[in-house]
Formats: sequence, structure tokens, C-alpha cells
Amino acid sequence: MIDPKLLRSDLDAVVANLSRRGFSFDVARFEQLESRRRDIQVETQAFQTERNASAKNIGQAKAKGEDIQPLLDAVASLGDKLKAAEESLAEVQGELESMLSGVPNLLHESVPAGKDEDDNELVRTWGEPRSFDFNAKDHMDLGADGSIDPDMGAKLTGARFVVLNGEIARLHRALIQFMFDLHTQEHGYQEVWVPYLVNEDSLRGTGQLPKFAEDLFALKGEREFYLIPTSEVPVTNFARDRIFESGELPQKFVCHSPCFRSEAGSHGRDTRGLIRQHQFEKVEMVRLEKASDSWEALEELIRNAETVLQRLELPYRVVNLCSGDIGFGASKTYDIEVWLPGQEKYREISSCSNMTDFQARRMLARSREGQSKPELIHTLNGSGLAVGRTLIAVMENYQNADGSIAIPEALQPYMGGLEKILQPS
RNA sequence: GGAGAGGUGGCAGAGUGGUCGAUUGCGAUGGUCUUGAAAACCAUUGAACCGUUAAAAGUUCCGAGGGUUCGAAUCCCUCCCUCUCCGCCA
Repeated sequence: MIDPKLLRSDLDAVVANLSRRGFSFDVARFEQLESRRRDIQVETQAFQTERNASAKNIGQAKAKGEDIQPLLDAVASLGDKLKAAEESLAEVQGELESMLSGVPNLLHESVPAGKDEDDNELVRTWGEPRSFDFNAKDHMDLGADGSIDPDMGAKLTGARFVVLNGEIARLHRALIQFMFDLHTQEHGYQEVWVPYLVNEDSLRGTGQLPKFAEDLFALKGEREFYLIPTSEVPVTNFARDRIFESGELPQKFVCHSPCFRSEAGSHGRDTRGLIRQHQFEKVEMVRLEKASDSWEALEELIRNAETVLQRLELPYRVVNLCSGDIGFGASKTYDIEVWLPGQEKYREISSCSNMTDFQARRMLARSREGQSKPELIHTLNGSGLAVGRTLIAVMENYQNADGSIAIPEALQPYMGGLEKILQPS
């Protein structure tokens, strides 16, 4: 949620910023709601003041043994008036709330203008796409021996689910361990393990609800739990309803979890292979930062994610998402796109965002220096990396003409020293 | 699943339906004293909203949501969470 005070004090700037996303803010409706809110709130509080005062008087009169009936008569109608006022206040506040919760975050000035992913700004590239002296296969062909089994996934569950077997399943697991060790031992992140089911409050805190409910898997039954779409949700919500004292920030977490996404609205896209699954693994970095430190933290975060690919010697590029492509809650996002020989394309493998105070405001996550007033913190998150897509990248970039796959040096310790897998028998 | 006990400010822990946003202790911050520190003493010390140049004043919040009442931390209902014992279980 953006700062409602900013909407009152500097509406034009907010509207201009939002229009860069192509979001048109209904100024007339907002101002109408806001002025109604103010009138009703003043009225309600006046009634409350009156109620408090009269209740106090009655109490004192009663204590002295006086006749309180006249006092009771005097406030007879107050209750109904107050109740009506409180109800309409709740109503107008609810309308404002739902209006504001649909407003995306303000963009950082460095976010390039643009309509879609074609307008993203290239920040840097690393490594050279390898040239093959044979026809490079994609990961599905490489795993066609049953290592990657979409039919079994479909049988067990449905479309966009998959079973991994043998050495490929092990490689998948090795990637997770490798990423964890890198981020904890070299980048200073604290390893955490979290629930994969969360409540509504947590999803509200990070912004998936109320607007993006259709992207989530929800549990049936008496409890309203949701499967997490990313461990950003539980980990960032550590900060919900908290005030961090000076010295407690920054906090840097790394977490691995399965991620569950309904992929509503992406029918027909990336139907082949592991690119877009309903269930995938992700190693996620989450940072809780003082507001003044968050932009520097974003640069470090993206470098931390890039290091994974550098160690795996996978070519990639970094792009600065344009105003039309950036996510709802982010103020600025860098994507890392890894080279996939099977598609001869760079494909997203990590997304690192500074959410500024957007999530913190919803969560009431604050920090305090000494005795000063609490201020909202900034939250950041970035994949480090999406494991399934990293698996694809390793398979496709390290493939040999005979269909076997070399293991990147950095991963060999995690593969029991194996240098090659899927060797033809 | 069964039985019981609880959820109050950073922490601990009081609170007969009425001067209770809440006694007290600890902690923290400032001050007195001291060469300095400790101790002692004094003072300050929750958050959100609204509002203001800044204040003040005002409203709300005692797990959450409803209800009763002129008035609710206190009474009633529903839900959530924690703890103890029993049962079952990875």
C-alpha cells in the first residue's frame, strides 16, 4: 500500500508516478471518499467524546449516590447516533482501503519507461553463450529417458506437474544445497525453514491478497490456509507487527521452499518442459532493511544472485524491468535472465526487487532509532535462484553430443564428485 | 481426539462493570551525586489514526471478531493461539 498521507499532500506527483505504469488513479473518487471519510470521522469522534464524557459523569454521580436517571435520559439517543456514525465510518474506510489496496507501488526514478518486456533496459551481460558443434537439445529431450517425466506428473496430479528421476533429481537437490552454502557462508544470509501454508494475514502483508487471490492455491476445509507462491511470503512476514530497535537491522534471510502457483491466465504459455510449473523449488533471499539502506541493499542482492550463475559458469544478462513489466508491489526490479541453448533465448531465472515501504506499511513493520518515532522499514526479496530453471540451464548449457551432461565444477562436491551424468550405457 | 489452565505495554506481572491506556517491578533513556564508574535518588518511557510549522487537544487499541450496557481489560458468544495431562501418530 502506498502512503495515504502522500495522496493527500502530493497527489499530483503520485498520480504522475502511477501513470508511468499505465495505472490511472481515480482522483475524483479518491477525493470524494477522502472528504466523506474526514467528515464522518470527525462526527464519529465527537459522538465518542460525548459518550466517554457522559459515561464518566454517570459514574461519578452514581458514586456520590445521586439520581442518575436524568443523565441517562440525556444520552438516550446517543447510542443509536454513535452506532450509525461508526457503521458509515467503517463503510467509507472499507471503500478507501479496498481502493488503496489496489494501487501499485510508486516507481523508483531509475525505472525505464516502457510497455512490456521488450522495453526492459539491459544492465549488463556476463559470459558468452556457448556455440555447439552439434544440434543442442532442450532439457525435455535431454531428460527423455525418464529423468524428466511429465506423463507421470500428469497421472499423479495433472498438467504442469512433473516427476524427476535418478541423477537429474539428485542434480536438482544438489543445486539447492549449493545455493544455500553460497548465500549463508559467503553472503551472510541466515538460513531459515518455514511453513509452506500461510494464513490470510501473511498474504495481505506481502500483497498477494486481496488483489491476486486467483494466482494462489487455497486449501479447502474449515481452515483458510493458502499454499505459498514463494517463501518471500512467510519470511517477509517475520517483520509483521514488529518494531526493530537500532542495531537489529539489516536482517538477511535465505530460505528454500516449494512454490505453488495456479498460473491462472498463462494457459498456452511455456507448456513444454519445466519452465512454468504449478509446483517448483526456489531458494529465496529476503532482506529487512532500514529505509535509508534499501537501494544499496538491492544492488548487493542482485550481485548475490548473479554469483550463483557465475559459479556455475552460466551465461546471463541483467535487465532493469520497465514500468510496464514490473510487479505490483515493487518499486524497482532487476531480473536475471540465463541463456537457454534449447530455446536460444535468455529466460528469467531470478527477480530481485525493492518493495520499499509497500509491504512494510501493510505489515506495520517498523524500525526505531533510540527514542525516535518508529518508521517503516523497507523489504527486499530476490530469487537466488529458481531451482527448476537453474536445472534446465545446467542441463542445456552443459550437454554433450552423446546426450550426457557435464557437472559444473562448483556442483561436483554436491554430486559425490560426479563429473558427468546421463551417460549412454 | 479427550480433560484442564491461560492470552494485559520491551519483559515480568496486578487489575470488585465506572476518574483504567491501565498499579507495581525489571529493562531502557535523561538527570543529580562521582575524577570516572557502580550504587542510590529524581524524572521520562506503548502503538495506530486524526491534527499542527511544531505542539496541544481528540479517537482507537488489553489475542481476533461480534454482543450486552449510559459505560467493558473486566460479563456473554464465536474463533485463533499458548501451556499441562491423557490418547493417537511421522
